[in-house]
Amino acid sequence: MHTLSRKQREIQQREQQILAMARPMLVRDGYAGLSMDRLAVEMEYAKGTLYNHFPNKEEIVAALALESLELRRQMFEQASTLSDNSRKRMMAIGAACEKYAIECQQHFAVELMLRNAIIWEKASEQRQQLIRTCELRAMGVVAGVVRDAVALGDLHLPEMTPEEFVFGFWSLTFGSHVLIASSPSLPDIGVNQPVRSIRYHGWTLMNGYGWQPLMSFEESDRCMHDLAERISIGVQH
Amino acid sequence: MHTLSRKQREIQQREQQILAMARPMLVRDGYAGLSMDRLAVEMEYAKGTLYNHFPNKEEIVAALALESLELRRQMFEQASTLSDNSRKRMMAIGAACEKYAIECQQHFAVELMLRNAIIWEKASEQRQQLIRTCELRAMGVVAGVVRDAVALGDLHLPEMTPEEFVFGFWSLTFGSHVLIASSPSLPDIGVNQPVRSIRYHGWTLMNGYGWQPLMSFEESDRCMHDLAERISIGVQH
Amino acid sequence: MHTLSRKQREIQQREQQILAMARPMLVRDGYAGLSMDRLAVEMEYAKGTLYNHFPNKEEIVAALALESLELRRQMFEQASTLSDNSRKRMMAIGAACEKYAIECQQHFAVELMLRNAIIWEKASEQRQQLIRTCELRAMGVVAGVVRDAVALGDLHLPEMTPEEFVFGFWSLTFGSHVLIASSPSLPDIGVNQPVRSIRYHGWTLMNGYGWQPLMSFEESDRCMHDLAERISIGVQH
Amino acid sequence: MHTLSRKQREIQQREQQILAMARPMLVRDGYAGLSMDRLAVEMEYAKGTLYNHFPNKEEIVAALALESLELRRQMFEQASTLSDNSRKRMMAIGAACEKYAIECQQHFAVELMLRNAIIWEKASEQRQQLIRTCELRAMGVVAGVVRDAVALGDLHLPEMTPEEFVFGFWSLTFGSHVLIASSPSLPDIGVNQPVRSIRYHGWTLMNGYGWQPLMSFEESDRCMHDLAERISIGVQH
DNA sequence: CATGAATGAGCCTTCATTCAT
DNA sequence: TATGAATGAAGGCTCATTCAT
Repeated sequence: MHTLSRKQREIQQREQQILAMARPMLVRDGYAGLSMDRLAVEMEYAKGTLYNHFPNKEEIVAALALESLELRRQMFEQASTLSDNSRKRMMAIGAACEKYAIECQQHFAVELMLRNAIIWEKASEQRQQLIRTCELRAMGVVAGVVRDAVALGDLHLPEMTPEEFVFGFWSLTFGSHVLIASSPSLPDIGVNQPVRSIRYHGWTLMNGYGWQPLMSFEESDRCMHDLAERISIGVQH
Repeated sequence: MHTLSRKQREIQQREQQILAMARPMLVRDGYAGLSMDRLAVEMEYAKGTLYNHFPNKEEIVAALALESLELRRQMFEQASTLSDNSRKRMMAIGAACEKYAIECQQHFAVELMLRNAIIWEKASEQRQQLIRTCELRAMGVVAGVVRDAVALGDLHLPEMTPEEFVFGFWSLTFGSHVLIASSPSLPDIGVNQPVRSIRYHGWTLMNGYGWQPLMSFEESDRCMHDLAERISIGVQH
Repeated sequence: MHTLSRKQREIQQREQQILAMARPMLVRDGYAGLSMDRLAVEMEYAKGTLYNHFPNKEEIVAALALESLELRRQMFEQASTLSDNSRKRMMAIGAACEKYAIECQQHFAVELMLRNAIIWEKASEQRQQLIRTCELRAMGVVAGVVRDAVALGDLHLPEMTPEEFVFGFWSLTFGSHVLIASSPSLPDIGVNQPVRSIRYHGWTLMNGYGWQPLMSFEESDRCMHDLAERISIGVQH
Repeated sequence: MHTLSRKQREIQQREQQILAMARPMLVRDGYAGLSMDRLAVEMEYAKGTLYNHFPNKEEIVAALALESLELRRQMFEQASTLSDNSRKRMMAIGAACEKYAIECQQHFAVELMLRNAIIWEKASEQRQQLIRTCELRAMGVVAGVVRDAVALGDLHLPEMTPEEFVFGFWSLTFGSHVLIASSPSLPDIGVNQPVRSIRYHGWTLMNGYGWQPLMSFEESDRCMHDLAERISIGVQH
């Protein structure tokens, strides 16, 4: 277990340092603003050393995105355990989405970056695999909640896979947060309370599917607020 | 009407050529991949000539995005006239979204790019204004349909502005299409028919709001299919 | 005399307009900052039109410099008439130098620009000739004062031409004003009153040559002050 | 002493090469004529390599100017030690000015360039400081000679700081050499022996201040000639 | 394994000048 | 004669990547 350890650990540690240094640069200045030169200077390591750890810049971005996805997955997993009421478990995941997009903006932004084909394609096959696995697991958590709801009789799934069912909620929250983050002027357009209105749409959608137990929006809203407070933002090591 | 015409027209035409040449480069290779150098070479014009038409690269991107937004707005406007049934009018707009995201992928991608702060900020104030106006008008079309539905008694709007109501559907379709475009592996994840499932979610959401007239999903689906066929992809001049 | 006149006059007038517009650009932004493009835009004339008047950019700069030299020559001429005392006539020219360098900074700066070989060489032979003539006449005015002083017995010229004699005073004032204009920090270096100290050096130099009538520095200083007030800054047409 | 040596030395050496290559380009073609592209080509190094040594073009110019100033300072220092007669020490510095302006024309030209605000402002704070210090030291050497003369009773300083006193001689020699360098046609104007005449003016000015020991111009001229021969043009390392 | 100097293609942009209309 | 679109070389500068040490 701990063979080769010191060296190994040092390497892992350095990789963590690199990523920790790179993240704010990436978030603050965008993909083009992350420069290997500056990264090396700030790290007080040589540029060549960076390249010993990551074969190219995209790999660093992908590694950061993986960290972010991992964080989100953790939050999903935690959220899914906060209640034994299937509808509230789903709501908790919605709350996790909100919390992630708002309080972990940086992570959300980096995740979004990965959705750029060029970065994705230049990332190593191995890292791609890790990312895919992580996404699969995150989806698995949510789909699991849906499956449980069906099994418990709280939800009657129409002709859809649980994943397709999840996809709707995912689109709704994901889409809304992208729009919020990139449209500084939503209020000018008449969308005064975007987050709250998405909560309302999500509530309506659940009602539309007859997800039990039904509850008033006020109760649902309060409940999401409480759930959000109980979700902790995981730590990266 | 036709004063200053020949020269003027030639210039306009060349600008169209530039944009037409730039769009695939932008879409294929991303913002960083659109290079003024290469654009000039492929156009077989001098670099300076490009700069006589557009003061900088961002202006080109913004011009493309405006074209795309304009196209979408046209599709929305057309869609909103395809029925006198308020729910079907909303469905038609949903169908326009689908059609736009799928058949005008390039336009969708360019629109997305504009959501990058840096590009937006370097675009000319004038172009920014045009873009804002265009977005406002598009939102206006959809919000108008909602208002009509309310006025007709087909829809009872909860404590939301019509725009906030629209925002939910916008997030759902926008989010889903971003995810579809950037997740090549949705089926691997269990999302086999993403577009159809979003239709289903939209239908459920409308039902959740009790938007009249209710209809079966099969009918709704068929209807959207027909509406989509009647929406034409506008022409740029 | 006034044949061809209207057209001719219009042309002359336009040239004046061009120069008037170009001067502040040249002074504010330096030689590289004078751009034919911007000049044309601000003139509301086409670039080609500029080139009908001036075959190249250097020619414009040379024309401006000629105007400046011309202005200085006028000031010298006026200064040389303000007294019948030969020493005071020379002092008046010194006062003109001061006034020119300080109150006509722009002109002084443009003159200086012409001392750049590249600009000089690209100017037309004809303009070069005009400039040379203008400088010759300016020198002639000052050398004339010296000759008069010698003729009157106020000054005994050592083994030097009058022009060489003038060259000393020219170097002193010219040098000091270049240094003043380009060393923002003379006071930091201990040179607190550069202008006054050059007056003192000039006064000492005249004394060194025994230029009659001798006078105290205080008187000389006061006298230069008065003379400066009587020199008017000529008008360009 | 010799730690880090080989690499370090190679780098220093290359910087010297760059500067050595840049100087003639700068002198021949002016500031705008020094092109990083051409410099790289002539150096047979990549453009990026230049930028590894100097962060921008202005830094190169400033570095060259610093070299030049340093050279002049050395010459001043050496000159100030060539006699124990205070007046001859000042003359020696005058001779150094002459020698510098004539035999080190390139250096003189580069120094002049630094007097352009734009270059100065883009130079690094550090280089600016070095330049300021160098100028201060040069001024200090000359002002020191003046102070010694006063202390020895050879010179009675009027109501001026030693630096203001120096400023007069500085203006005289500096101005004359700028004029000589930029007026190819002084003889046409009647200034046949500009250098000799400035010597005469300097001699007269010293006499005007009663700087002891007085001497004939012939002796002074011969003396300056001898002093000039004893000033060596320093070496840059 | 770490280093960091060297690379060089590429970036966006400017601008004096030309010339067909 | 006036126009201004087109030119295209040149500009300064960046940066991911390599490789000799």
